Amino acid sequence: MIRIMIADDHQLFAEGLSQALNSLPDARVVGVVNSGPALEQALKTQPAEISIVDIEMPGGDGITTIDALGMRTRAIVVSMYASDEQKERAARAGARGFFSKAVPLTTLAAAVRAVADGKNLTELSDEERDQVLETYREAQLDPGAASLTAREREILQLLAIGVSATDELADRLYISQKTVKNHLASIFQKLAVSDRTQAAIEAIRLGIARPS
Amino acid sequence: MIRIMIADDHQLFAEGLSQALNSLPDARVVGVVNSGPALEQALKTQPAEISIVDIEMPGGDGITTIDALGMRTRAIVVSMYASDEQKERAARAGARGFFSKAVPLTTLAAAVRAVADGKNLTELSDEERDQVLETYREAQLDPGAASLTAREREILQLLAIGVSATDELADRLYISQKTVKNHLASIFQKLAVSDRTQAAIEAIRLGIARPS
DNA sequence: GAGTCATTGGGTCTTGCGACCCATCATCGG
DNA sequence: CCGATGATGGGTCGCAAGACCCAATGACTC
Repeated sequence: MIRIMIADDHQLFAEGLSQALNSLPDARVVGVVNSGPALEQALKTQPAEISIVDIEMPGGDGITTIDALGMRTRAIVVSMYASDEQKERAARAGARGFFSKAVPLTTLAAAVRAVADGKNLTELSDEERDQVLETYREAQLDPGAASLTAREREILQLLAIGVSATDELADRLYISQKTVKNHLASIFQKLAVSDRTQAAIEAIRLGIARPS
Repeated sequence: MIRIMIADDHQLFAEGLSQALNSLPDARVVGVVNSGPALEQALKTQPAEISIVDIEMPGGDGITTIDALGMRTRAIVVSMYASDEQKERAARAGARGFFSKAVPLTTLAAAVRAVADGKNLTELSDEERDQVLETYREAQLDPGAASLTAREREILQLLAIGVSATDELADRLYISQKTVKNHLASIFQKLAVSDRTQAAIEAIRLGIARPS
């Protein structure tokens, strides 16, 4: 699980990004602050592998903040108006990634994974960087969730939309109730849960099923 | 259910906001686009009560777009650098609300509800507007969910984080298993569900419990 | 061809769950 | 002061759910 801290003075952006990143199965936003100094403060009590920092913030811009953070966290800079000059400065200050706010969420998610894995995206050429990001596009699912079979996923999807009774599941899938229970048993084992309620919650959390 | 369309050229912002608004129990984002013309196009096939429009977009700014939208949707403008002059122009073009991207999500959520309910926030003084927003801070919960008691909510919150077994719930709340079952029975009735799995899903959907 | 695995299904057994009945006590509003 | 409601319990009953064994088939790999 990658722990993320977000620093951005535009609260709407910060909160939205927080929600979005939290929906990833392999990341968790542990803090949202709105200034550089607040980020330094927050990281003292709450460690985070990754910090996403807006470069345009009032009261000491993001650059000086990143410099001050040093080794405590790895910073990814996001900017409204991404310029090469900004990128240069961010890289020199120690940022591991630099992105415009115009990039899709999936790109930032890939960057978070790449940087958490030790990559420094600012050292790479644009082509190299895109190539690296490509390899990190897929979330590393929980070891359990990754090994779910197609049928098991199907059952989880139904579970997550409220089809919880064994007989209903059996009807929907045109199989016997016994088979449903067998599938559920393996799902429980793989997800390390003990009943279908917990399985449904896990399914929603892992993004296996869209929560309606 | 309030249907929302988001138009913003900063995709990271748009997607994040989409996730955040989707987590509200009474709203649903039905489309995310990155330009004014794309918004007009999208609204032709997918109706939405509310459109959240960035005023700073390349290729014809948000203002002209709002003008063109007319009666099809009610626009709420968000801006990076909120100025009085921008606010004026937005109001004249027909926007029903105007907010800086620095406002908290809860404020925008309240504004969405207020505008969907027919209010025009741009016509109000700052004090009046804040007063109106205050009355819309709470989501209008489902008729069933609204009548849940404090204790029932508490049980739902635990359910939604995976505390599903009766004895565990009883332990956490320091009450007998029988009382837990009694509370669950009334929850099922109020939410019109038939078991704790469906109740947990409803709880997550209604925003009664934060999905961890 | 042997082996692995997904999918289907069987049986049995214990426990948990949900439906239904009930009572007690405190709090709060009329 | 009294009725309503919420929170706490009790009991019973039938069925569902989950844990544990197992087997047959088909597909795919080595």
